[in-house]
Amino acid sequence: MEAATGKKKTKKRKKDVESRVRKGTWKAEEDQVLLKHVEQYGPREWSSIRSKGLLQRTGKSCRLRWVNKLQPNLKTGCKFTEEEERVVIELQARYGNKWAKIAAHLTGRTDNDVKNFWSSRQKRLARILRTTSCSSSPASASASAYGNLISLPEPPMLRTSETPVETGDLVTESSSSFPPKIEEDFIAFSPEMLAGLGDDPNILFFDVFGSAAGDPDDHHQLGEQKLLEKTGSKLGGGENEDGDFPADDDDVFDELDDLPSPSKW
DNA sequence: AAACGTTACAACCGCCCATAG
DNA sequence: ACTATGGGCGGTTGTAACGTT
Repeated sequence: MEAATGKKKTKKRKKDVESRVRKGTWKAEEDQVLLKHVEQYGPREWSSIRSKGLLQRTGKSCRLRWVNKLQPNLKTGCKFTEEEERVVIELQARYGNKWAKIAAHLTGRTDNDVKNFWSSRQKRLARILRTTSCSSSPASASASAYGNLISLPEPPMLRTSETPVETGDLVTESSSSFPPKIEEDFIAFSPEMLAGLGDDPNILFFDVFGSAAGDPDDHHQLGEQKLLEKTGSKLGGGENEDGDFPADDDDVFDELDDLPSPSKW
């Protein structure tokens, strides 16, 4: 299988070399050519850029470069704001991973931006939850209720337990239960778990982990504390598979303060 | 200062769909 | 009806920059 894939790739590379397709980072000169083309013909006929010999890039590559970097009014180098994060969370719950659709609701953001943002966010969440769940007992009492969570293959994928629906309706009320439903290959977190446990289904990273601006140490300390407070208190009250659960929240989370700190927030 | 880990972002890949011939 | 082609989209990978140890 691996060999076949390798062969395929080699073949493709050879073909690319033969047809002189350029890949990798775009040069300023290439950008200029692309901009000029768009100026003349508009953002279309991407493949003609190559057929005319203007660039040795595929039409797809040209389009992507334009959409993600060169088109006007892009918020490049700008972190997602609280409001933008709120919108992404809301729309992701509504549409699922329809990044282009979600991006359409955000001015100056591309589908790639949204996708990357979401992905980073998920990774951060996964890390936090791994860190907290992998700690030693008695804190592991909480992890025991999440046996599936800590044994998941890396990297675990996180999703809210609501199945994304394509209806125009907003998810206004969560029907998820506790403990969170663990599905085959991803961890399912109800919005309440990640959020304020019922208070606000659209909880933000900013809410839980602090704003992107300011001291990263504070984000971490505050973030971890907040997450533990929010998910932890509920965890303590939850029941594991054996119907066996810690009696006292405080006992369960006594040692959480000793947890190693993620290096960055 | 160096090694290592993490994050954000750019770009590519593969699949799918629409459309023209 | 079929095929080729272009374009859109989501998933994945590579890497530069930055932070931590």
